[in-house]
Amino acid sequence: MKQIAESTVRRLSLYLRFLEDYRRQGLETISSGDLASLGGMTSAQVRKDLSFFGSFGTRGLGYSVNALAHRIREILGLEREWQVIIVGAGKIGAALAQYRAFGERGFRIVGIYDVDPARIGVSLDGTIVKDQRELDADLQSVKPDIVLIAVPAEAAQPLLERVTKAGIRGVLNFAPTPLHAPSGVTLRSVDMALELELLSYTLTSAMA
Amino acid sequence: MKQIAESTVRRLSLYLRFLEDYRRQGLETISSGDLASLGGMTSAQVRKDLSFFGSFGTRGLGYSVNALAHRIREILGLEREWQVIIVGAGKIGAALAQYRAFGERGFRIVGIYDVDPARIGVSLDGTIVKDQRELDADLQSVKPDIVLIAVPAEAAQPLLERVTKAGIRGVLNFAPTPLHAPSGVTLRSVDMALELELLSYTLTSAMA
DNA sequence: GGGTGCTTGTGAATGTTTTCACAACTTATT
DNA sequence: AATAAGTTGTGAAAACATTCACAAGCACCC
Ligand SMILES: NC(=O)c1ccc[n+]([C@@H]2O[C@H](COP(=O)([O-])OP(=O)(O)OC[C@H]3O[C@@H](n4cnc5c(N)ncnc54)[C@H](O)[C@@H]3O)[C@@H](O)[C@H]2O)c1
Ligand SMILES: NC(=O)c1ccc[n+]([C@@H]2O[C@H](COP(=O)([O-])OP(=O)(O)OC[C@H]3O[C@@H](n4cnc5c(N)ncnc54)[C@H](O)[C@@H]3O)[C@@H](O)[C@H]2O)c1
Repeated sequence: MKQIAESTVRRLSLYLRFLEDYRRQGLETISSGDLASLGGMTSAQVRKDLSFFGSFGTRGLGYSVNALAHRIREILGLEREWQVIIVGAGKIGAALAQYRAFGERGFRIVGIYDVDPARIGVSLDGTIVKDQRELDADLQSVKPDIVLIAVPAEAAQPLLERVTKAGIRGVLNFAPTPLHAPSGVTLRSVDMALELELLSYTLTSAMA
Repeated sequence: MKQIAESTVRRLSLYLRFLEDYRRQGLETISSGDLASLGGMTSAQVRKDLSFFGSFGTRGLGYSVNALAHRIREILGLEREWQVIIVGAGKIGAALAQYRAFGERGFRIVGIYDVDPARIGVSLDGTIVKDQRELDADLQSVKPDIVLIAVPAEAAQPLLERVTKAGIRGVLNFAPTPLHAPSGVTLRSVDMALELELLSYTLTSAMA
């Protein structure tokens, strides 16, 4: 299939949330216009996004909330459970370990690791922080799908290499440094300092 | 001036980091090719990005590390200090309050607020969590530039309205819900659950 | 069963971003 | 002073993403 734009997939995730809201309210159908106004985009955008994957709607009526939600979950790979480990049990690692939204979406935290003896053994929402020396063995036995990198910037690239060598194919990085992943590995980064800089840019040029 | 693409500004932030690394290493010039290989983009991309703002390089030689860094800081609005407050002193709010990278870039955390009596009074890296009832008065007196929203999703939109009414023009939201800001307000969102879903999508389609 | 009103799905048009490719210029060398 | 080697800055081309606009299809009503 033709390559789908990241922006499209990002919107798909949003549509799914809106669909779940609609379901919670007991509504059975939704139109592209409804989805659009919830997300601040146009209805043509919504229909075009969905059209890349097939035609799920009924002309004159809209989309079945349940059917569309199910189809989007399928597209995003959310029908299964993903096993996730976190490396770095510091401030952000601990927050992530206790973040409920992950579990609700099928991302199950199955381990968290640190080097600092003071952090090892601590319980975060039921998960005990393990020594990072156990990481390699656990990568072999548990075979997690995704690693969250929550270590200091200078430790991030070596860690990335370590986990990809062990067969990890999905990584979400929180260290504020661009990482280089081998091909076949999907790497995404969340960089909060950079987001603030973007805000700074917009505020600055809006003034001028 | 013509509207600059967000992707360009995002890369500018990265270039600035690379320049600071170069400076730390004592290097005085850098070429578009050097910047490109550090960031995993092409040298044409680097030059095009910079060309939107002027011509800063020397043909045959490259860019002066100091001069370019200074110019990018100017463009991004990082020559000044930004006053930042955090609302929500929970797990993510606390992590953000203690995040060093913000201060290093001139984003000064000048207040953090919560509703929960158990959180109020707690010290986070020297900043005491205040009662959110003090928020409106502080918005008037302190006049912060940027608000970080770190409250539960259902409290986010009301909070956004509250702070924008008080004159806040820049907001970085961590709640996993699309917010609607009045015009003139710059709103950005960091949505970690959504990032994981994007990873899920890529891993899923890579398999198929 | 035909008419009415509404909404989808999608080519075509438009707008945006990236890549290409090379003239123009700088420095170093002979 | 002329040549060589290297790098920028930038129009033009290509690739990509969004918006437009409307025929096609369905539900509902009379
Ligand atoms: N605090 C935040 O809000 C925040 C936000 C965004 C990004 N980040 C980034 O996340 C990373 C962690 O930040 P933090 O604020 O949690 O810092 P932190 O110092 O609280 O946590 C880092 C943890 O990583 C551990 N660690 C170091 N090297 C390790 C290794 N090789 N293996 C396993 N564990 C290791 C340390 O022992 C420490 O517990 C940094 O890269 C930071 O820039 C932090
Ligand atoms: N934990 C994470 O790693 C994480 C990651 C990304 C996003 N988020 C999002 O950030 C938000 C907070 O998450 P958290 O995990 O820190 O939850 P949390 O429950 O630990 O913290 C939320 C805090 O907000 C406070 N609060 C609630 N309403 C408020 C109001 N009106 N004014 C001021 N304070 C108020 C609560 O008392 C609580 O202390 C949520 O929207 C969550 O989805 C969390």
